[in-house]
Amino acid sequence: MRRDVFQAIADPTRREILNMLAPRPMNVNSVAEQFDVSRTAIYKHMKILIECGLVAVHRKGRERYCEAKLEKLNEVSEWVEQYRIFWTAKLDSLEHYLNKKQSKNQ
Amino acid sequence: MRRDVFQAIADPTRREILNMLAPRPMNVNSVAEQFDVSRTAIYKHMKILIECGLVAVHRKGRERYCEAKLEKLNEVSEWVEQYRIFWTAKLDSLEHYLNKKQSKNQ
DNA sequence: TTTTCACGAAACCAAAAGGTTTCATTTTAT
DNA sequence: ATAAAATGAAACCTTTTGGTTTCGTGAAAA
Repeated sequence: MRRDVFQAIADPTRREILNMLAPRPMNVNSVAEQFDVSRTAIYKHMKILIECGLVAVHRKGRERYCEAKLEKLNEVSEWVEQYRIFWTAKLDSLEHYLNKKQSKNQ
Repeated sequence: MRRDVFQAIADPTRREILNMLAPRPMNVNSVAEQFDVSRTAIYKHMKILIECGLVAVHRKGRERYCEAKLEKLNEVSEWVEQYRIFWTAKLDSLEHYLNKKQSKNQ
């Protein structure tokens, strides 16, 4: 079972759950109420988020509060940013080309 | 068929393909040679990358050169960065707490 | 002390994902 | 003109995903 952050955020429902949990922790039922699918389905999504470290749970009586651990997204951020040099390099050379073209036309 | 960038980068093979294509375009066969799975399997991965705009193809004779369109990753970058404020805020308040604790102990 | 609430887990299902082998097609080489 | 290379596409298979309904359990409220 692959349980990495990339796979976790691939599902739009899970991204929405993260978005809901970003400002404050919520229990599973409160989260599930915001969706059309069953509580069990949301619980399964939550399980995946927990397993990859994007959500942490602390019980409080009979409730379980789910808290987003957004710093885990840093892994994704770092992966993306390593490629920024490639695409900005391309944009830079395009800009260079356009500048040259413009000065020729003057 | 969901064909968004998030789903595309969820698969480790596709991330590796992107990594191979980052420095320079390659044709499908050359990419496939680097993997243990069949050429057809790689072609399918490539198709997904193309469909979501992460790869562009230009034919040259009987070959098809695949070029990474890494600027498409900006979508992922923006999604992640919107949450950075949340996790840095938490780290900041932790730091604040530690500072206060330290000055108390002095 | 019974209900009720908030889960957790099991059994099951359909569709999608990821893979394979096989065959057709378009360009090059020979 | 043929053979070989580089794909694209089809048919098929197995596992994973995302969902469901049903049932069990521990804490809290009546």
